[in-house]
Amino acid sequence: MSTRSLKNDVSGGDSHAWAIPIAKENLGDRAYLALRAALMSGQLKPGEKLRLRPMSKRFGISATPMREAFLRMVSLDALALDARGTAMVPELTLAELMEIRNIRIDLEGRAAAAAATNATTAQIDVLDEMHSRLSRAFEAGDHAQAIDLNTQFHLLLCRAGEMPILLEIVENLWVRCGPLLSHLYDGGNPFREVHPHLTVIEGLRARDPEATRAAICHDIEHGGQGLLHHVKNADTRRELEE
Amino acid sequence: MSTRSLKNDVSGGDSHAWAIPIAKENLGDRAYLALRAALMSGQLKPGEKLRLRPMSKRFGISATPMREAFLRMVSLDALALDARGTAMVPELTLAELMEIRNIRIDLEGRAAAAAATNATTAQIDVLDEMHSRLSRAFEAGDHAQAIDLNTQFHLLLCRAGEMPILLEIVENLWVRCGPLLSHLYDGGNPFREVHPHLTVIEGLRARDPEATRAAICHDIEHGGQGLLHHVKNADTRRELEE
DNA sequence: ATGCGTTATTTGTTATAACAGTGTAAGCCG
DNA sequence: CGGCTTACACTGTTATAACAAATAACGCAT
Repeated sequence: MSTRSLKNDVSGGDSHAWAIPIAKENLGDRAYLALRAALMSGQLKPGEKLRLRPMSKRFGISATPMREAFLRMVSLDALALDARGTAMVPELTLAELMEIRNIRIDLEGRAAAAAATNATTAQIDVLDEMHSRLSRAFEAGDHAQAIDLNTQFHLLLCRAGEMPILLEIVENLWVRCGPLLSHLYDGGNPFREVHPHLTVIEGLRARDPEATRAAICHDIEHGGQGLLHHVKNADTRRELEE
Repeated sequence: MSTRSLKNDVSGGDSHAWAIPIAKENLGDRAYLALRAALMSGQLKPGEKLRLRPMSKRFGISATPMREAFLRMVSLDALALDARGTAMVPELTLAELMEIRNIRIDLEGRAAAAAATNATTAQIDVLDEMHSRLSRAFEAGDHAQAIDLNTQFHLLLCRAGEMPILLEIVENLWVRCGPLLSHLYDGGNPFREVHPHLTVIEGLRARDPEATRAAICHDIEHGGQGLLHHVKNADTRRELEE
């Protein structure tokens, strides 16, 4: 998702349809995407400070586009600014995390229901295989990859709902949670019975919107307990420090 | 809502609680807020181009903070960039408008239900008076003010739900719709029976979350028909031009 | 009058320098 | 050795200049 629209509106019977405009990405765009990826993959820890000039040097760009990227992250609340203006990875509170969970229940639920109608069987197959890999990674103790695959699963399901605005909102919520996701499985596998993802796939195959929605909502509601416990501990620890 | 956190964490029994830190707003922040207000109050029309240097001259600032403000709006999809990189007010398609409506049903619905539990009677009174003024403005033919009061009503209701993350998402959706809102009452008053806002207020007073949610959802679903018709016409007109 | 080529202006982009703070560390005096 | 002051280094912020690309304007030739 780049900033630029790059409408290649080659309308009608254009015999030069192969002449796709070259995507010229801004330095700011690239830095933004790199930051976003770093956040989503858990390479930035809550509370970590990102200084303007040092970071721009690491990227090999000047301060202006670097600042651009920071401010874009800030306006999505994926980064915050301290009193001095220094960018830092925000520490989610318990209240914020639960609010995000509730919003995700609404939005991912709606997307899942839409996906039950829209999704191609190819997409469903990809989701299916994705969960298989997630399951295997988890069993093998590779939590990092399991976490990544879980994120992919949710976002791909949303994408299948074909609601681009909703998708972007949900993606941003996931970015905000990125720095915490490494603790997703802190309490082990939260699902003793059948994994909700499997119920989701069943629902999709049956083209049953309500079953699909219910399944993903159940997953969201009960799957994030590792996060909740971790943040609850962090919250109380912070209170004690005061 | 400024960028800076300005953590005023005067904790415990601070006798100097009156010493609020002076809000030193950035030039970029100010430009951003001005753009946002202009968008929300319908002073910018869809398709309108906002050029960097001319606009920065009007604001009396240099290009750097002006660009900052533009890019922040872009990352909220409240502005778009054309192939050249020029900022412009996006033209919402019918599909986008309906998607926004559906998301608002979910989120404003949730906020309204929470408000039924949380809202103070003072807040409910403000909402009540706000709708009275809206009603009078509409009867008097002052559609511009009626539209503004309608926006205020929805956002205040959301605010009463005490879900800050949700509130920000909803606010951004409203900003995106700002340039269209002038057509809200193009088809006249869409409510022949009792206005849903009144049902909302009843629900709040009765502390009934489900009734409140149902009322605001009904309002969202049926209140935006003027917008839908207008965009539908604009869409077909655009198709004909191709 | 119309189409084409050239120039001039304006566009967004990026780097850099100047600025005003703020924190930090060193140095000096007691 | 401890506390104060002074310098220095580094912070974000903003304006400006240089750049390349794209549009607009103009003049010329047909």
